[in-house]
Amino acid sequence: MRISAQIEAKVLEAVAETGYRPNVVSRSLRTGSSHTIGFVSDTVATTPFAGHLIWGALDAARERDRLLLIAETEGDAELETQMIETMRDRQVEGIVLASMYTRRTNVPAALLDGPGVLLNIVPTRACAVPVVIPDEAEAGRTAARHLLEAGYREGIYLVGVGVNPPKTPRGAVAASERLLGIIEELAAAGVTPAGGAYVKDWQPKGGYEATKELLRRRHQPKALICFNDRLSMGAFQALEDAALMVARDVSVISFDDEPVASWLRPALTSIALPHYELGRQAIELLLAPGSEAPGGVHRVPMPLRLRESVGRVERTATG
Amino acid sequence: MRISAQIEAKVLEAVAETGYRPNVVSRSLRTGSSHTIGFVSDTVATTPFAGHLIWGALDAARERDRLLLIAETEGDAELETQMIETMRDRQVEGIVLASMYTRRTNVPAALLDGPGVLLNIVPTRACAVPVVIPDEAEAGRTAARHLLEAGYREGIYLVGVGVNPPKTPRGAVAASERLLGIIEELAAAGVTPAGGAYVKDWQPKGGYEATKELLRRRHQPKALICFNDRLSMGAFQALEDAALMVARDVSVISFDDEPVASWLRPALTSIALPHYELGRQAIELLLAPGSEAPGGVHRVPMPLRLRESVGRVERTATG
DNA sequence: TTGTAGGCGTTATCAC
DNA sequence: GTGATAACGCCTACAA
Repeated sequence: MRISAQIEAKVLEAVAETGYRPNVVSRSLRTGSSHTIGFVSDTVATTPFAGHLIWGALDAARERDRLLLIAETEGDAELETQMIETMRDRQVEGIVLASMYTRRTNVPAALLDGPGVLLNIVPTRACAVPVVIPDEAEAGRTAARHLLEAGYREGIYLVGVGVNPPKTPRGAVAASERLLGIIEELAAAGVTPAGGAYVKDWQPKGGYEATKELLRRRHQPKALICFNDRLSMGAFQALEDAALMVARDVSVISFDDEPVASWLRPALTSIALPHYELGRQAIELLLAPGSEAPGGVHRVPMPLRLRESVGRVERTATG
Repeated sequence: MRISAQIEAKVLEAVAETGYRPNVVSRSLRTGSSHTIGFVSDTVATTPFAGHLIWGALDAARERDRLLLIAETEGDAELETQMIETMRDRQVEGIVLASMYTRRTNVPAALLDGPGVLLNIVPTRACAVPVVIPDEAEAGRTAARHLLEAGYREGIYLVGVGVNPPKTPRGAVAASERLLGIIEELAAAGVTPAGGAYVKDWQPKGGYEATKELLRRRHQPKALICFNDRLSMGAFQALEDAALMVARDVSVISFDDEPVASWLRPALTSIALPHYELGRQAIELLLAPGSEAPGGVHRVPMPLRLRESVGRVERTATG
């Protein structure tokens, strides 16, 4: 206290009476910081639940008394640079550059001009900006482990990526890392996937067709690892067409945990993309005092959402 | 041009060399406007495609060279007021107060302190703030008309709301207005809905159970008007259980046009929530010079997305 | 047409 | 400890 209690009370009263509120803009001018963080992303809109990225960021920002300035570039690199600069002009404390699904990209030079964090983006060239991404490889291991624990050792098919040779949609970090984790964990148990169907566009239609094709061949699959929930939805439809019951006849495990996962019947076991947590961490990292390892990669765990689409394997002659 | 071309060139050169960028904060302090708009909403996150609201707002803002400051309140009224004030402290040009689904609510007093627009919110008491909402009643009429044109006159059931007596989830503007439109349009053709099943929570589970119940009774439905796509998904599941084919045996028409609508088989005909357009209009209204009718309600049309879930009615003895 | 000074509302510094 | 004063960077009005 630098002033007397009397004066303080009087001031406070005056504040209340006048409805005085400090002008944040002028404060920003003076101090050089606007208590604002820029959030620049490619697409909020196209990916429904990626909004949770923003949600997490918003919460973390509010806890630290910050507001978020947001912009969307729809992948336009020039616009991206422009937005970053526009925000820096406004004295933001830092910028979160986010992608709605994990991608490998060049980091725009503008981001390096001040504090920044990469969210869901893996830089093609090493750079000093911290990176926050989901731990996809571990998620792959989780999926494989869950199947192994349920007793599956054969008839495990992958829907979304090819296995021999490995083939994944390019640029999609999730695909290759999930695959890696799956293969690794299965191999540790002496198991090899029975096959995999590369799907270009991970929508239900692709999952439907891939699964249909799988069923057309003699070897009936025992378990499907679908690389996202939309593929799973298509797989469910194909299984239904073939009068096969999910969990009883064919188990399905999936990734992302979009809302549709819980809408399917039986409800789909899925390994969740931790959008909220990713958003949080990006902000926390940006505002961290020491900023620890500047170029560090922060992997956020992907939790298993256990539902009913994986059944225990029945003991068979081959088992 | 108030200066000579020579000088201008020199200045521009200096700008380029120095990398000079005007300080927007100081400009804001001087001019009193920050070229920023506040976007305060209840939940970006829970409602997947509501992110399109932000998308539209973002696009409209960028076209006018504005940035968006966003905040989320999760329905906390106190936080809402606080956020609005925080944003006004930052000299925003105006505030869009948005809800992720159309709701009837009290307008916080803080919104009235400066320019504001209500997005997806219907004020309980009349107030001078412009309102942007989807035209739900007309959407209801569209749904009914589509069914009538396909030849349906009987066996039309509503899933989501009750009919005799009308019963809708409270606070949900969409439910009551859609119902109104449906009844109106059917009545104009001398048709009455055969029944309606009130569902409290408009998720697939509710749609599934309601449809199951419907099928248990003798009178087979010919057409279902599901009040959102999630209910429709549940209805599809119940129909499938009963070995009824959508479009051939029972037609389904729906509202919202979430992504899942196009994932279903057959793809679901749905009347779309114009999120993007709603977001756009809110910003445009806020920045409109004349601001025309201040307290006006702007209804944005909901377009019919024609897919395959409505079949033409077969001529029957009763037809 | 060009130059200059004053002020937007803070905060920070520096004498007292 | 306290109170006056300069400065943040820009815009604008007014004088030259």
